[in-house]
Amino acid sequence: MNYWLLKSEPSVFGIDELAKAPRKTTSWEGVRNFQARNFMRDGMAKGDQAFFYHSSCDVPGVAGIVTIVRAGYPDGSAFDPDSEYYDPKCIKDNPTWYAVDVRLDEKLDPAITLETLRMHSTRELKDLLILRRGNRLSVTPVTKREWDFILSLREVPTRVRPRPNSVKK
DNA sequence: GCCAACGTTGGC
DNA sequence: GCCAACGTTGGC
Repeated sequence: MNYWLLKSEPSVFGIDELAKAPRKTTSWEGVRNFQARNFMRDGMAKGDQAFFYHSSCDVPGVAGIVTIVRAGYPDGSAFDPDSEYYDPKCIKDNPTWYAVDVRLDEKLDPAITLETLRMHSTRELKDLLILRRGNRLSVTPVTKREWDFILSLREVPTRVRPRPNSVKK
């Protein structure tokens, strides 16, 4: 069982769209970077879990948790001339690009923000790839240690406490 | 194989 | 909108 982080721009596809998708499942397609492709094709297995990360938005951060429900398979959008992800160089019997299917397990509300992650960038999360300067990879591995630590940063819903001056005499 | 030019990403 | 960082492309 491995852990990953998947980046998406919410203006293109965000956590709320995944939540509304049939069976809360979508095809994670359109990845056009070889290193990311290799992770999807060779690294991801059914049952792996991933953080759904929102990038290029008001509050970048981990917005949810997903499970890989289908391991890497050829990305059909690469062969579709009508798709914005169409890659004319792609040859059908030797696919260049791969997709996986992901299912939403849980939306994190509030999200674990990039700002929060950065607070730990010199210690627990010093090797987290997303925090590395200039990192643009949209699919990155996360260690179990990092995974567990990031989940521990979740905000516990705050209870409404009775204020002292509202205590009955 | 080198590397300059170019396009894209993503935080700010 | 800016800009640093990076990947890709193509000429040589």
